[in-house]
Amino acid sequence: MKKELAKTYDPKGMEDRIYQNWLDKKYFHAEVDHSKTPFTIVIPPPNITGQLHMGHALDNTMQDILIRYKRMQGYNALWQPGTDHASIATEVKIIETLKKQGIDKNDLGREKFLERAWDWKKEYGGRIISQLKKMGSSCDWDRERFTMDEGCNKAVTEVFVKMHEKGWIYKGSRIINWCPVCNTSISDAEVEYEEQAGHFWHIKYPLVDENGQPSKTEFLEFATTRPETMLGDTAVAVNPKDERYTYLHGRSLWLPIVNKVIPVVEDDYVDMEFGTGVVKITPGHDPNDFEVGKRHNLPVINVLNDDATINENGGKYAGLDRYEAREKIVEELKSLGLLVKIEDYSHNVGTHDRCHTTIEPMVKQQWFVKMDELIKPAVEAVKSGEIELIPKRMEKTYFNWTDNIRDWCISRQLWWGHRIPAYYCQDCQETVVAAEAPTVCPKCGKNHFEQDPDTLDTWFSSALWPFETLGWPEMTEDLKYFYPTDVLVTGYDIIFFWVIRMIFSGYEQMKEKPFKTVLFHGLVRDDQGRKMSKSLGNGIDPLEIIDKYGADALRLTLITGNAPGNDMRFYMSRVEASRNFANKIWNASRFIMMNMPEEGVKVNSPKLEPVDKWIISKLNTLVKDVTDNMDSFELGIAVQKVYDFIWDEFCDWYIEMVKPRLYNSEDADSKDAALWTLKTVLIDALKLLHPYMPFITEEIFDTLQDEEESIMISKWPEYTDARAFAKEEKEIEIIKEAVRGIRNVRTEMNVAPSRKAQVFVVSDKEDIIRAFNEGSIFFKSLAGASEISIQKDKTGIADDAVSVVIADATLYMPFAELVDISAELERLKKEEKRLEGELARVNGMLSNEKFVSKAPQAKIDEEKAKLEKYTQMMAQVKERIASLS
RNA sequence: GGGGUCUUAGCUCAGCUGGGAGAGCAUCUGCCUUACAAGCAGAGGGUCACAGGUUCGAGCCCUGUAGGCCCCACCA
Repeated sequence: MKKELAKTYDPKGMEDRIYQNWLDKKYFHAEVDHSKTPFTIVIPPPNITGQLHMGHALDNTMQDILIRYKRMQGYNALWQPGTDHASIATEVKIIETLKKQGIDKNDLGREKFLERAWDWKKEYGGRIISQLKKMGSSCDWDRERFTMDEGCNKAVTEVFVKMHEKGWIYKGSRIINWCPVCNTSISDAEVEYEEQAGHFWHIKYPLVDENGQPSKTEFLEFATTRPETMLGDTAVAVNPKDERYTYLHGRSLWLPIVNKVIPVVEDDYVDMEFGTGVVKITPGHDPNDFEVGKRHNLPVINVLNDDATINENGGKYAGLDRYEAREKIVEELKSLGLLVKIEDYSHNVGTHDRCHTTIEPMVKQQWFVKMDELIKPAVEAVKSGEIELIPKRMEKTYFNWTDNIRDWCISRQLWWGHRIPAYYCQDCQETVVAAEAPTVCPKCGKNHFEQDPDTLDTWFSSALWPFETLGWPEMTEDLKYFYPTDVLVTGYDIIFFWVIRMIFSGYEQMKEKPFKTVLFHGLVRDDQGRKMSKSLGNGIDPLEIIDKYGADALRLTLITGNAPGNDMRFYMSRVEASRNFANKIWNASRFIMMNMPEEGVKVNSPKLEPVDKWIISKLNTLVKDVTDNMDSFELGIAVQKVYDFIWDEFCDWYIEMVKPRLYNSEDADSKDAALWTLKTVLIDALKLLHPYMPFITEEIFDTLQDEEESIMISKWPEYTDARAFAKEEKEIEIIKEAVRGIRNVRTEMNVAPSRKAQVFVVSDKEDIIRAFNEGSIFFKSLAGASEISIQKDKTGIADDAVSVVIADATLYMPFAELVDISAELERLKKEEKRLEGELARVNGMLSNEKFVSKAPQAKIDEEKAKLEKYTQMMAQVKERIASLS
């Protein structure tokens, strides 16, 4: 029974049905199979709190394209999916939800809180997965993982313990970034600098006189953006080379308000050119000052509580918020006559990337990963090309980070996450780091341990993602077979958070890179170029687009005209254009099927006509080009070529050219050949398009043929010499040129479309005459010709016929009563002028001795051929002008 | 302060290793031609930011300038 496509293209319903079928048939599932080459991609695990946004849509479309392409090429393609627990993001969300119920996290307690978090995960963790399925993602869902599942927990503990033994994970008291709202430390990568309008408070401290009292006459002036930190000042620094301040060497200052004596220290860190060349030193709340403090053995005073209120070290200011304290302190300094002036000052303030609270540098006990050795193989891998970054410029960003790497603060004062496997003996304070909770203290022999309350940075587990998802720390068959993975597709915005950390983790744990290629994409912006964000309310929901236009249209829109690493703007008009393309394919396919006989076309050796060979040859070239582009990850270019082929060459030319053969059933062989070609070309074009638009291609493929059960497991087309027909390609291109010329002239001369015209083709070249004889039918169907006469001279052609000059031939159309000779002359003169320009250019090149001696021979031959062509066309045009004048 | 990137048709963007400027949308003209008006046929529109340089030849490579965007950075 002949199958049919629905009358109109409607992705709704169709896409879900097809996806379910793929799932039922287990097409996405990959197993170890040593007879095949693996091709592996691990998904950047979306947060369980997340909802599908355009960034996901783009990221997953790219991965799906690569996976589907490789699967069709016969690789054992595995797309490993999963989700991320997203420690802080999730915890914040749960706290918010609790708050709405009037519950405070701390009242609830750790255990109950974690129960709620797991409930949350159960309820919402699958949401993003079902949304990815709407996109058509061909992930192996049987292998879905979660960064806090049993296997990942094991991997995380293993890495922590191993790295601790090696001394590369350590606990230390260092200055870290503290978020007073989230109440946790964060890593350097999580600090986002924001330009903020602030002030520069110029203040002065009295020098200490010989009696150990604040001097009434000698002061030292400097400026600060954070006056409240003076409560923790333990020195004032000047540059040792600064001659203005040599008199200060060895002196001390009186710290006002706190009323104590602090030393003047000399340190190169101070920039003599900046301000007064004097810097107050607060080792407890400034990373640079912390370093200065270390060099000069200065005490570290913490003046802040975790919520950024002033603590007991702040004396009478204790309990005040940092900003309140700032105001009050400025007031007091003013009353003491120590405030010199206040200046407006715009400067960069570090904020927490999650909540945008101004972070406070604080000295705290935290866990760190020592980076200096760990990073080395990761640097080498990219330098040597072992790992390729696309686009290459991302290497700059990469090395900028690796060159300035600092130890990674991995402990978080959060509950949702991997708890640090460190145990403290409550009797003797001994620390034990181990996979299992120790029972007996190795030092005091007692059994009274408490686990470290902190959890790990969420990126600690994500860093292990490429191998933990394949079974590590067990050396599973999956791991041996699928690792290293092939491509990582991700946005350039998480290169520091994730890409680098996966690379050094891969080398450290697996002694092997985690992936060969990193393909970066940019951000999807709104139609005004703004970042899509919740606060702006300018986000476009991919699911709404899918609902209205289909996932295929969305996917095509995201890929077309987009180069790796470049941001893109999202326009509704572009989605419409994509949908229109889907509609075009749909209708062309429907047309082909309408013309198919009941039992389908079964032709063993079709008698192909030149036009059939032409389209097959074009397709053959397309296959090669698209494959090449896809192999070099030029996805946007590849799909553009498929688009142009299907719409322009196949639909607008080939289908139109074969219509007469389909309608006229007298010549059965010719009709069969046309049908065979239509079907063959359509199938291969659908295959090339399938990675981009999986649903519509599957629907058409299934309806069009019975030999294969699904396009997604069909074989990717390959270039073959047997399908290269240079002669026919050239012939048909001439026909097309002539048809275009006639159409053009008809419009320009205002010939009504209904009016048929007689066309004479004059050429003295045998092969051209043959081509026109074979293609004469096309002039009737495509160019409104009533009759066509091909001849060697102008016998029987009216002098005032309208003419079209193409290479090797001139076409004449007598429109006796219509012709406006002056208009025709004008048109010919325009053509003459154009040819003059072309000839001038070609002659210029060929008469340039240096060009002839240095340019490659192929280029010279090409130009010579053009010279001949244009010269000849010019002669024809001149002749026409002469005969009309 | 360092680095990256962009500046190509009215708009948004492609243009892969240097060899006669492209697409989508928009505009104009003519068509309901039995696959498709979500369409067909045709047209107009660009000193490829500017100034130098390399080259037989530059949108593409190099240098500088101007403007936009982004990332990194401890200038208190």
